[in-house]
Amino acid sequence: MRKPCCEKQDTNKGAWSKQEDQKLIDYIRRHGEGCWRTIPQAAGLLRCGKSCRLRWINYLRPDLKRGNFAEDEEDLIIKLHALLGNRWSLIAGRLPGRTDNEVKNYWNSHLRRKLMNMGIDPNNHRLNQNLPPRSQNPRPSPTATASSASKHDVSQPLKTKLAENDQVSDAASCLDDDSTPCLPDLNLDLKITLNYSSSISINFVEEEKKEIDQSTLSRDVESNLCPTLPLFR
DNA sequence: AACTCCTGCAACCGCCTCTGC
DNA sequence: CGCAGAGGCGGTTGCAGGAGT
Repeated sequence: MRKPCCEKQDTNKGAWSKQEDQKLIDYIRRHGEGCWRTIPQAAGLLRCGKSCRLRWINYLRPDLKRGNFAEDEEDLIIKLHALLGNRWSLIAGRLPGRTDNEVKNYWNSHLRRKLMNMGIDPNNHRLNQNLPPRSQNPRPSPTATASSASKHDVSQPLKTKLAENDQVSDAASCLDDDSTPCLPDLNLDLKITLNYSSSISINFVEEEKKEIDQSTLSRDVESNLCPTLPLFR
């Protein structure tokens, strides 16, 4: 029997101090990212391994690109969200230097609102005539995110677990509903080429497409997807 | 200046998937 | 094949700081 990931009573919680950051950075520089379970002890940190991993991935990694999202990145997130739903790690994986947490936060704090202001339902990327204007719907709290909304929205028919948690399926439903405008086909032979000085084009190479949950994505994409971006721009 | 409200972000929690045994 | 642990992920929370009154 293996030991649990961490002894919770012996670990620090909350914000990381500079000393803790430095210990983690030093350790990973020397030994690389390895077994997160053993890193805290080896690095002299009173932290859970998961916490170390999160801190490294979301904040300390040297290749992180911090600061505001460019318009190109916003576009890409919106496109990918229409395609993939709340699969933040997949979306972030196509935004060099961005983390899933960062993308998720940016979506919840900026992009959702932006889409709503444009009359687009951020959950399914459809034009939404019923959506109240932003002024009447002040803080779309993170708790009102797509998934939690779908969790509690009893007006929505109960779908499979996948469908409940997956905006792809939700977006996919746009074809079920002929009353709302649906958008033309998205070119899915996509591959990301990131040119920081100019623009981002999206591409999925074949290998990447496989990587993205082949069963659901390809099914959803081939059959149903209703991409947002042509509306957005 | 003081207070309240709002916003953004870092971090935690709990579940799911993967992997090794 | 089933079990258990580790890693990964998305949802959610808490707090600091800014904006508004």
